[in-house]
Amino acid sequence: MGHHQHRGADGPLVPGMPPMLTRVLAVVRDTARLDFTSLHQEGYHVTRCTDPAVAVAELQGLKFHVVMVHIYSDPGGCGAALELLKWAIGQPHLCAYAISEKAVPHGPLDMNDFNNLIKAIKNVASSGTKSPEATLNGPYNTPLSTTASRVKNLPFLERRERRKRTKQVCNIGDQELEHKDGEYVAKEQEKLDQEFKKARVIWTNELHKKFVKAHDKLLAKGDDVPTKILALMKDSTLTRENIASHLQKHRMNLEGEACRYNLRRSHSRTKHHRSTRPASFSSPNMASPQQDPSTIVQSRSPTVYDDRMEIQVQTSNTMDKSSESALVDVPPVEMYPGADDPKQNRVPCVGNSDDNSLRENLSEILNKDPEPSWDDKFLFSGQ
DNA sequence: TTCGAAATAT
DNA sequence: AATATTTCGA
Repeated sequence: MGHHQHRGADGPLVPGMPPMLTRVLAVVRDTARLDFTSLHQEGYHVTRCTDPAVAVAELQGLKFHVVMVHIYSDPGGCGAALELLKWAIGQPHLCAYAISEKAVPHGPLDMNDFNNLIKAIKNVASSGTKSPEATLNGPYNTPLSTTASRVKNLPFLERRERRKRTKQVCNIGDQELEHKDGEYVAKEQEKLDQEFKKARVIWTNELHKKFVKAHDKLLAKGDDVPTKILALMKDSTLTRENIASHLQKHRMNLEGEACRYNLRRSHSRTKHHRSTRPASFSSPNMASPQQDPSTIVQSRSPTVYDDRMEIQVQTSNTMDKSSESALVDVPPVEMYPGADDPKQNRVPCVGNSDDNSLRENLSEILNKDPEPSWDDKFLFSGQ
């Protein structure tokens, strides 16, 4: 009973349910004063409550995007509310608004201006930022985000949603159906989150081999794009995105090979390949025994699909010069059409670098190690 | 709608 | 530290 995979389906993940609900918690002294039901039709879910302590518990469950805290002036009356507000402002996952009876310029939102409250909520939903009007005064005026970033922040809430889907599966403690206030709180979210969760693809050797096979075929035609690869692989469990991602990494690997190859060649004239290169330079993995895929588990260590040393370039330093002529230089492999176009050169190595010190550095390092490890590529990729 | 680089998440 | 996912401009 694993989780379902909702792959390929682009529609709503849950029929009849908007892809994203914006949930607001309004903490007000008198809940009856604010009626947000009109918002429900628009996909907002506003929960009211009177007890700041309860509010904190709810908000910690990451079930809300926005919190509105009623700040009132009774002496000693709203200390808890202030604390709540202060806390909420410090929460990266929350947009906090102070609301109050009095309209203070640049102060809390005016509770009596109901439309303005709604506007603020919608503003968060659409941009993920607080509206400027909602900026608070006083010591709690610490905006989480500024309007400057507004434009680029559209995925804000959606990302929060997604994060929630994969994390926080077990905060069941505060999951009660009811508040003290008698306010109903959506409890299904956790279950839904489970449903939404997409399985992470694990690229087993088998899968990778399949990928490489398809990729090689298409590479020959200069058409190694995710869609085509996927089509060739005929694997319904994969998405185009999965392929694109793996392809990105695969290409980097190839560049790593090409880069090392070029480097060593340029440093000393006498580099040679084994005369029998694997069928495809782009698939160092075709040979060698494979682990039983079913036993392969995702590890934190590099995924080595196969024995890469197979294609390692030999160094002349350790070689008998006389054997040189017996070996055939591997002709340059045009891995990527247009790769030598300086405008879009994808090989991030010293080949076209005019930084001589860098070049020497790299050469020196590589020289020390006749058999550079696979990780050498990280010398070039600026990480 | 797809690609692919870059940013993020795990 | 590497792999996988997601975003986002083109």
